Amino acid sequence: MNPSPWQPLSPEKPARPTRTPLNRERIVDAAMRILLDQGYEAVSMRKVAQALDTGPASLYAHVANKGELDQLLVDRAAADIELPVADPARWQEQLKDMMRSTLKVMRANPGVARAAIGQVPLGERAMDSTEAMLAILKAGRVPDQAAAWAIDMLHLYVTAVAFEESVQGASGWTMEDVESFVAAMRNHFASLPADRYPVTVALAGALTAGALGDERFEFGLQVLISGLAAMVPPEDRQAAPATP
Amino acid sequence: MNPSPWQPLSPEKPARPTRTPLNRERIVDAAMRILLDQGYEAVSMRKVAQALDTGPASLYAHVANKGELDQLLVDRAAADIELPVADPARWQEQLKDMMRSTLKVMRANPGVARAAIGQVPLGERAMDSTEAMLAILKAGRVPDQAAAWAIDMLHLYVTAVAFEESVQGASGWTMEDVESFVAAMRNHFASLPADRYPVTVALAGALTAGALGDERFEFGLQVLISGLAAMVPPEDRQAAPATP
DNA sequence: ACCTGAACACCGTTCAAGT
DNA sequence: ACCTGAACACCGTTCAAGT
Repeated sequence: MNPSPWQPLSPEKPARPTRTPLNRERIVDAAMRILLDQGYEAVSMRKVAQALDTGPASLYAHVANKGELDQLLVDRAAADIELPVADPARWQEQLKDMMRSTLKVMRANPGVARAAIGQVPLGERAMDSTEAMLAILKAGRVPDQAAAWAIDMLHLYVTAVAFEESVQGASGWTMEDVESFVAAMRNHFASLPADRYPVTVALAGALTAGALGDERFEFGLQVLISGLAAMVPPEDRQAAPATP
Repeated sequence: MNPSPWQPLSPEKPARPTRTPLNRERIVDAAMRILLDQGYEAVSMRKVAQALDTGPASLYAHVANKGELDQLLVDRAAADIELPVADPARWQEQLKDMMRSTLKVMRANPGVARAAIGQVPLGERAMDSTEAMLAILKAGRVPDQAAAWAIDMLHLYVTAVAFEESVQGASGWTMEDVESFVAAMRNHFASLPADRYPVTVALAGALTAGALGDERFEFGLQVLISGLAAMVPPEDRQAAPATP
């Protein structure tokens, strides 16, 4: 199989061109670097081209349009989501773990949520994540149609949460900035006319709580997962561990 | 109170200027007309100005920026959401009704979802809707913190569903267009490599079902409401109506 | 106080021409 | 086949100047 050592050398290759040729990967690399450094708004065909030392028209040989570039960015980030092997006994916790992992990835790539919002993720890495979630839902005996629609809801929820966070933390707010933003919002709610908005005024604190940590997200996970668990036919339900 | 008939006429008003003066209302009117006729993408400061027969700079005397105009559009639409009076016995159905009404309004104003996504709705009509939802949740004995966070989830869900729909129905697709879009997507899922995506391939039909009607949305409502109902402390739960 | 024209600093996408 | 320059048809926002 090995070429004989005395085989004549192949004709001299043309000297490597000074500029490495463009391809999808290099384009996505450059776009991702801009996304991480300057946020989603800065990811334009023109800036990506500039980073690659060329003009925007050159990108269109490798990427259909800006929308496709967005999808490629989302899929690149999706590669980092941790995918457990479905375990019927732990399906609820496994789903939560996948959602937590997805949020973590989106937080680590601020701006990706903005590219992902309202698009059905069809890249291969995103599909790996969908496949894993479906397998977990099936392991938990969630009926097929419910499992399929659940995928949509779960994806939508985690993307929307990350999106909301990325709107706030837009240009690198400090923790103090976020706190004073939250405080301003709480004051706004608290100072509404109490005759028209009695409950809103009373709950001003609760409405603005948990904007920073994970409590709010965990609440949403709990609502979604317990709502889904209620769709498992009673005869398929795991017996709750007996309380001693 | 009536002016005496022989009261001298007030000094002659200057002839009504040929151009009615600009104000927020006229700006929002014009923007809403463009939104309904041509979709969200067409709502630009320049096009709104053009419709009012002026230049874009003129708008900035009445509206801080494009973002504020978006919020005003969302709030105008929110005025049409039906607000029930909270009834503890029917809280779950009332919440669903409000969500259905919100979706209906967003469907009637295609593009509003796009303006609303990822923004906390703070206009007065949107706040009326928040207040009503909070009142219903409290009537249902959902704990305060859960009720507050629920508002966020519910708003997020209905907005995201409407947004997804508006991305598809973007430029006035016919029902046939949507059907063939869904069919293409189903084929895509069904023809993925079955060794890597076994569950996805098997559920290709379920994953693309209900893109048209309300079943999918109703499923999401059911998940959310039953998840929330599970957060009502047991001692506060309505006794289930006895089955005869 | 309100409105305007003109400019600034951007967009995504197309296309004929080059290699 | 791939790349390029230049153009087309747009954006949001600012600002000095007008009334």
